[in-house]
Amino acid sequence: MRYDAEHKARTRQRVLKEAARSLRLHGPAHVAVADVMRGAGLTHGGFYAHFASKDDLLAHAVATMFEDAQASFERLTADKPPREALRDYIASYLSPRHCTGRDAGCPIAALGSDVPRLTGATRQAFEEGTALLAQGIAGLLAQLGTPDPGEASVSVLSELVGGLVLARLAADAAQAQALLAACRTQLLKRLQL
Amino acid sequence: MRYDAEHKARTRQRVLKEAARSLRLHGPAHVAVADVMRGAGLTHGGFYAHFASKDDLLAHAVATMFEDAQASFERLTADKPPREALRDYIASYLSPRHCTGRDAGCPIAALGSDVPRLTGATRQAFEEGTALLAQGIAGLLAQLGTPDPGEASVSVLSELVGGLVLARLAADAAQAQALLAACRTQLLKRLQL
DNA sequence: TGTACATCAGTGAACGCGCGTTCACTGATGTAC
DNA sequence: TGTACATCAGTGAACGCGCGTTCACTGATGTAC
Repeated sequence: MRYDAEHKARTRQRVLKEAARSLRLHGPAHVAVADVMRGAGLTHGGFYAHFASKDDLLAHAVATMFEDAQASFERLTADKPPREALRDYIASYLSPRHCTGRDAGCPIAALGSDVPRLTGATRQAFEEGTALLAQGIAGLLAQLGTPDPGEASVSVLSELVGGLVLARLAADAAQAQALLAACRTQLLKRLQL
Repeated sequence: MRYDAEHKARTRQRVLKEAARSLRLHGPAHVAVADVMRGAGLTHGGFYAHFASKDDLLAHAVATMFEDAQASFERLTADKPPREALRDYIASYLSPRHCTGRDAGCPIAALGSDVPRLTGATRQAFEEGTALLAQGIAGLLAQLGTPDPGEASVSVLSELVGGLVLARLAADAAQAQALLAACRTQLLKRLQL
């Protein structure tokens, strides 16, 4: 077929995007190479022209997910006073939209309990991405004058992640909404936002 | 072989215990029927004398896990003033031991992000178990005179679950310890314990 | 300018392994007579 | 009391499916001459 120079890179991105979607939705064990390729408009045989193995795909998919998460953090917080930035990030993280849209959003909430079972590059991508998110929150807290912003940021991130996980396992939508609202209220109160 | 009347029930409990262990450690997708049976000292063929399917096993294993979690909550909080009870539960939940011992402990931290992918009885067992745990915490908060204990309890449970998940995905033990300590400190502070 | 060849992303059949599930069988012991 | 039969938890071989991985092939287009 002979495509132009960037064709392969574009295809790879398409596969990665679909893999990230499938990974959040179905978890590492149920991401099927053939399904991902089909989702990207290809057949499974071509997979190994782009990735060395399913593990290799997962590692890069996790990195992609954290790039998205970081971009989302920037988009919600850049060029805003820290109080407003943090309020907006919390509101977005604990929003019904984030709770319902399981094929997008925070990788930690989507895959958190699978991480201890991951190894190598996939696991490392997770560690690094998480640390970066915590740093982002710590930066906002520091600007707000919070004492020990590093400590406070992991506590805040814990409640965000835990709150979203609990909301997603609630019995019905009403309970999920109530749970998200409870965490939002408590976070705003304890951070005096 | 013809065993006594309770033999089968005992064997079933042994299989369930091993399944719960494997489930926390490896996740629903990687629990292998043959491995669980071997762990219980049996061969895989006998499995269907005890359970209708792997799904059936998982549902009962989840129920078992939450019975353990509830028992652990009772053990840590019964016959104590509410302040001490809550302090002890938080200290135990966010302890290095709980963080390291992934084959035991809280099912929500071990499987939280897998729950949205579960269905039927397994999922329901999760919902009910989680609600019961939240109620337990709410009861202690009510005794402490916390305003809106129901709201506060899900917020606390969120930070507990999120904190343990984040600690388990930390890059090394020192970081995990620091993260657990941060959540403990912040929780005690915001609950004025 | 035209022709033969090289390239390489993508195709689809095939392989092999892991694992859930089935099934004929075992053998110790309880029960009927 | 002794004997024949029934019971049933547990065994281990076998089946079949899903899925990761391999591989020979395709065919459009770039390149060498």
